Amino acid sequence: MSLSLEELALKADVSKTTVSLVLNGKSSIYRISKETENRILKIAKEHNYKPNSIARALRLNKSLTIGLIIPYLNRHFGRVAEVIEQNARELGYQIIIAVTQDCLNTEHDLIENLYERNVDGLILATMMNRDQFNDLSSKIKIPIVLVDRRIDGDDIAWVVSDDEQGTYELVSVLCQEGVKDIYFVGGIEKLSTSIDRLNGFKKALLDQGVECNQSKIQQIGYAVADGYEMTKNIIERFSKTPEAIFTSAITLLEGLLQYAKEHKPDLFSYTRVITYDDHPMLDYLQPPIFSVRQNAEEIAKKSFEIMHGILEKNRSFAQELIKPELILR
Amino acid sequence: MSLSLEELALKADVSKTTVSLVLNGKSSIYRISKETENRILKIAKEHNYKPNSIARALRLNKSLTIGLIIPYLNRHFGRVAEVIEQNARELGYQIIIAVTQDCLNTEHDLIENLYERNVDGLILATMMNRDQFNDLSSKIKIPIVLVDRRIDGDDIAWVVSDDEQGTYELVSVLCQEGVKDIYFVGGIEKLSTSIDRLNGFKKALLDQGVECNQSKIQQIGYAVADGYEMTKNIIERFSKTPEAIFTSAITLLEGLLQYAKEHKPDLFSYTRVITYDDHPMLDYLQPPIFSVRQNAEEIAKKSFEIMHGILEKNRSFAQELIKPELILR
DNA sequence: ATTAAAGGCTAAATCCTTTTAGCTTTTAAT
DNA sequence: ATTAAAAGCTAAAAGGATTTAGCCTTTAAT
Repeated sequence: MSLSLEELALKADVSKTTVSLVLNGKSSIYRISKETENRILKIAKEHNYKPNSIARALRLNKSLTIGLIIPYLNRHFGRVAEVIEQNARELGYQIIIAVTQDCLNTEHDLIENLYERNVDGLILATMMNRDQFNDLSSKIKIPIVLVDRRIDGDDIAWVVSDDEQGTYELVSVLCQEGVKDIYFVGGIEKLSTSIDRLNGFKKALLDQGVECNQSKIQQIGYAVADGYEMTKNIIERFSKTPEAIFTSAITLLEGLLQYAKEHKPDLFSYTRVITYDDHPMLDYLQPPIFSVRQNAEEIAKKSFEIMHGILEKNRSFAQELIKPELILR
Repeated sequence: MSLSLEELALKADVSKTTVSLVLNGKSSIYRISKETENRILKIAKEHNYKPNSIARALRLNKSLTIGLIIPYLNRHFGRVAEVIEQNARELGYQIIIAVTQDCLNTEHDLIENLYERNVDGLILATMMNRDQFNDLSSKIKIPIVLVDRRIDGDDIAWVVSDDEQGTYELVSVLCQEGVKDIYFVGGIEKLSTSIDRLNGFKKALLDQGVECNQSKIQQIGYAVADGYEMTKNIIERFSKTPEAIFTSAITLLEGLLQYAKEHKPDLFSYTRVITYDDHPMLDYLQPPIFSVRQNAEEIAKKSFEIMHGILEKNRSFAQELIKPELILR
């Protein structure tokens, strides 16, 4: 590594205290003479001095490190992570990343792990419910900002896409075209993403005077295989020719496509498919699939902003609902 | 945080040295009595003692942290990062991630940054050439493993996909079908990914007795916009109806699709498109696009394995060429 | 000439762990 | 009864930065 404070002090012929004070901009408070100050600054620059971040973290109890815990590094979360990292870097923070694969136990382990590693805060796409989160908060004395998935509560910081509104708008478009028989292919039932998307779905049907049948709603999980399974259920158990299917995540759409390819190549000739999450290739499917694009960049930006506000500006928690964008093709 | 060694020592009525020795499994070496040992272990467990990782890192000069520097967190690198993280975690390491956006200066800054942050090693998808890398290596005294993009040299550790072979096989398939007029839509000219893919391309043509015309080769960059641009060039400057186009990355294919959609909706009726990188949605394009799937999981696994070998098993560098998989639809 | 204030800097403690060198007590050997 | 060896433990240093309390010197005021 580079030189230590002590070595600099030796070269400048002062104590390391003086060097530290100067480099931390406290010269005038401690009445270090201009001459000494300049000498030290010059030597520090010459040797490209950088304080040892570990020693600093130990002394200051502040590692300038944020833990980011997300289910996967897929397109959506990858982009979120990317933008969080860029924003964090600009303000001197580093991101330690960890993926849960949507496993609650893994999530718990990771939180504990990162906490013990002295991260200054956690940005978290959580699977926890309110009680589990409260348990955690009482143990963990660093700020937590939820991202992508929220937990109800006035004192919990989160940034999520407006899933209900996004779904509402997308489904409404279909209803307005006269489509009535729409299936809901959902994710993990207890997560806000799934709850909100389902609420948006129901609300759209209600407002458009379409009957909402419970049998048209499934929520197995967010994996590709889950999308396959739910599509299979629809086709094989409920309707050979469903009028429309809404997949509540791009992975579920992938599952649907896979099923269609294997067992139902003509699915698109009588079924309209719409999906939450966007992907550029959706443009090239026939017929094109309407979608809702989450603003990953904004979600990322806000979540780090809130974290930073808590850590350095004494702000308290905040909540942000980010508008998604309807993409009609 | 949790208790400190000193507090534990107080409770166990021994010195903190003793506690440390016991917890580090050195009881017998230092002849700590079984009774004392058990007492300490019990108290430590009761209080769920975890050593402060920062203090440990300072003392041991080892942070159990690996820096991962990649251009983007897109599908490919996202998956690589995900698997590296999982492998690392199992062995007690944490991953600090940073994205360069394929900017060399950013890459340099990030390397320096992470190095100063005392990461134990760097896994790097680099844009550097041999000279730049040598410069860096002389300054930076931690192991570096290149991933995805290699630099020639016997003493450089890397793990990359066998880009030449993958491209060779894919392009050969097309040639064997009698296609002769194939355009190469390439990435960043100086990177091994681009060089190797171009070599594979040329070799396939040569082996199949197809003439390779320099004007059919373009290398602008890996961004979607670059793919758009190169496709535009082909269509507008060389051939209104190219027989085939090979895009050397999925992003470039996206650019091609975008151009086709806007200006050439019938492109696929006379042009075969093949691409490096795979995506599940390629199955559903008409006609389906042949591709080469990189084994991101294996790339990730090997690269951390090499890093770990260097850090903990005194192994030296190693190089791995990972076989990609041809996907013909 | 004395005292107070200002100027200029530093010793030492602190954060927490690991590790070296060595101290004290007990046991065994002669 | 000595002496040597073994048993059982610990003080203190080290790692590198920050920060508090305060020391010494010079200048200004009375």
